Amino acid sequence: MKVSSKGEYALRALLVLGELHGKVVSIQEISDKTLVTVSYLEQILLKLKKLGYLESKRGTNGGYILKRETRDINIGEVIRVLEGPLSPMGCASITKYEPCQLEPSCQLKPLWSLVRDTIAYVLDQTTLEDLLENRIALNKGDDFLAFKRTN
Amino acid sequence: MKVSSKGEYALRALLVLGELHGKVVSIQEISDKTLVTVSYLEQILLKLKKLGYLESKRGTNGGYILKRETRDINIGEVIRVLEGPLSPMGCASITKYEPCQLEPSCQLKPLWSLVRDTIAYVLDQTTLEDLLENRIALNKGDDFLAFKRTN
DNA sequence: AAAATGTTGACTAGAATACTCGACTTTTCA
DNA sequence: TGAAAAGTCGAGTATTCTAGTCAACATTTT
Repeated sequence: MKVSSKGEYALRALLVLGELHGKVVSIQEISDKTLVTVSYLEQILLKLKKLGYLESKRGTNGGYILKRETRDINIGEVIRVLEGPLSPMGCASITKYEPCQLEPSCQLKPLWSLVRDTIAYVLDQTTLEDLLENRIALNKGDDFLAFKRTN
Repeated sequence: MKVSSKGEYALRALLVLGELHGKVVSIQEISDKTLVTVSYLEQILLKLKKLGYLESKRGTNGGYILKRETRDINIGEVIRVLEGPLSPMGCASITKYEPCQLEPSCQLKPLWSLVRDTIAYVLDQTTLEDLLENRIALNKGDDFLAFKRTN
């Protein structure tokens, strides 16, 4: 059930850019703060730009700048565009459903659907702003407190 | 955030064996019902046997038989042994924690921890019996009622 | 003895992951 | 005006993971 490095790194980069919202930040600086190599970040940042999250400026003192408001950047969406559906199985995916022969009577699909829903519930309710302010979904609803970690 | 075929197939096989609890079922029959090839099932069933979920009988009319009670087979546990931690990131894993340089001030870890907890919450509370009896919260409630188990 | 099973270990093709690299374009500024 | 500092783009690559296959063997039943 892993999330790939691309998704993780994209979020790291967005956090850096969100923290410096309004400023142009070079790939090098993002690299320093995220511990991701410059050449790998090139790929990821370019993709985020094409997806409309970032703007760029070339030349000396160039770099990337966050285009959207931090509260309008949805984490579930970022993960989906960078690494596909949140669902653990194609049969339970809403964004990219894949049929399965066993489906009519499958006893697993309800489970995968529930897992998908829980993951989507968490990630789709979380924004970049939430992460920046260390406000994760825990406080978003009382019925969610059941998940609170006891550490 | 995918689950691998091994985990899925293992659960399919366990469902077949759970449905016929007490009977010896050949790999061939399990293959027919799960749509998984015999040779791949060999691997998976053997592993499940070594993990204590199954017993086997060789020779004519041989096959596999469920060793534990269906209510004592925990789905989260099955997934973990067959494909590793539930956590989307090593930093948030409880069963296989991996350190990360960013950790002291990482703004993502709380999110990954929450995701881990929600997945674990669902899977660790579900047993093979639950799956066999279709006792999984189906309705995607407007809120998070989906988590409230009705039994 | 023959047939029907499970057991074991090795092997493999293909896909995905996690990058790297080089050549190019644009912008700034001395 | 030219050199340097950026982003852009396309291709390449090493490694790991996935999803199996396969052949030879061991055991049990009939």
